[in-house]
Amino acid sequence: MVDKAISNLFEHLFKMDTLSGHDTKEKILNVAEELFAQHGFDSTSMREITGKAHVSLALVNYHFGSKEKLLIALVEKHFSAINEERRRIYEALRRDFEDKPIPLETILRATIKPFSEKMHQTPQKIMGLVQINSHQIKNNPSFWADMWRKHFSDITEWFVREIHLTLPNLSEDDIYFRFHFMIGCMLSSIANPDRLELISKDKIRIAESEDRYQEELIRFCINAFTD
Amino acid sequence: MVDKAISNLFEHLFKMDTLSGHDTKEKILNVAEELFAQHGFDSTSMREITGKAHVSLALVNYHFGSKEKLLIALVEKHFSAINEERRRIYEALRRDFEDKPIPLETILRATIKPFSEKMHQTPQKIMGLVQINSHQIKNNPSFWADMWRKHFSDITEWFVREIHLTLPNLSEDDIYFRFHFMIGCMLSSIANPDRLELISKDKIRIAESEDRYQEELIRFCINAFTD
DNA sequence: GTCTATAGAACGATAGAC
DNA sequence: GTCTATCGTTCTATAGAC
Repeated sequence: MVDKAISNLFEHLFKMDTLSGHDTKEKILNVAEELFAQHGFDSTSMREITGKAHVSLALVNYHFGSKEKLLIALVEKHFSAINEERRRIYEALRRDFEDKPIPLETILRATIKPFSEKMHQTPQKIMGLVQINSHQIKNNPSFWADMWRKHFSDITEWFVREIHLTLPNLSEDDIYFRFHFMIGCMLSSIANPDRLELISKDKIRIAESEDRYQEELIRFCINAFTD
Repeated sequence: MVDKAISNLFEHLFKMDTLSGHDTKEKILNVAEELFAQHGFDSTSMREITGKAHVSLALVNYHFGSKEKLLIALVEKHFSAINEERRRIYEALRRDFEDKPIPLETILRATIKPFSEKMHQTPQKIMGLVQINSHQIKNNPSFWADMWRKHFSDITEWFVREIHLTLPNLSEDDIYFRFHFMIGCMLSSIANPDRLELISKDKIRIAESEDRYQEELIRFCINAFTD
């Protein structure tokens, strides 16, 4: 027990003392995010990351253990941030609406906005991180299942419960299917926004329509839930 | 001219004579498709491909020129097959409906089915091929634009024109946005069907709901186009 | 057309000095 | 915590025999 306390104390002092170390870790994380999103996981070498971050090659392994664990740290960082904001909004909504159903649009907005806004903050295509091609992660069949359970179970439960309250005519299965397609829609919108410019023959420019893009996505999903 | 004729003749005899060669090319294509889809482009080595195809490493370069060109050949093969079927259906529909608008559901079914059925034929997740991480392809900014213009321009034009006829209240931009999100939906549904099992906590099993999966996707899109 | 053998480059990881 | 140097591996691509 005393050992534990002393160890904690040292850990604390240690952390206080090495904000510069923290900066390096953060810098690697930021550069890796940009490069992974741009080129994908496998096409991004640790030499690229550390080169662009102006730190030595060895520091990825020192701070994260491996290239793969760096990726996982990165993905989880974003999942946490997005879902924490959702939880915050969800709780406020339930409080505000007491026992009444929350309007569909409000539910969808609360779910989509924390995601697509976070994505605009980090202008890189974050989905390069989620559509991962790493062998080891793919060969661990429970990786995504574990990730899902850790970060998204409660979000899903809230969403399904609230949609059920708001749209009692939809069966449970209906809601599952539509939530699934809606997520696909969100992911793909963020991962490949350029396609809209191709489809519209450059009549719509993403850069000039950022707000509209989000609003159209929300409207698309509102419709999709409404028979 | 005579040269050309002779050359064509030789080419013909050559092809007749080397069905085994054709088999090898096809075999490489099939194995590559499976592995690219499973592990992604960068994580699949030519050694893996040629090993599993029981041919020598050098044959990929002989038949396709490079690993990258093999991928492009593969992607284009599928694009062609899917879109040829769409064109066939589209033409028949326009003929059948004379000058009348085609019902929304019929338009969407004609667009979605050739895609999602093709995907079930090749059980591999074909989207591993489309969400490509290759440096060279990504660094060629016009690669996807060229691909799009070559394979999807006419499909898009037909779709936009018909939707406009059927749903005259939608603006041109509205149609572009929704077609864009719909494609995202289709791609993501095929790329990550497992997510539905996670969402539903295994209450819905993909293997047992293949037809329903497609029908729910179509319904989702019908709704999405209907305000 | 198909093979073996290998060149040449890039990668992830780690040991060891500071 | 950060660095340099390097090990061992694996990759794509190609040369050359058959």
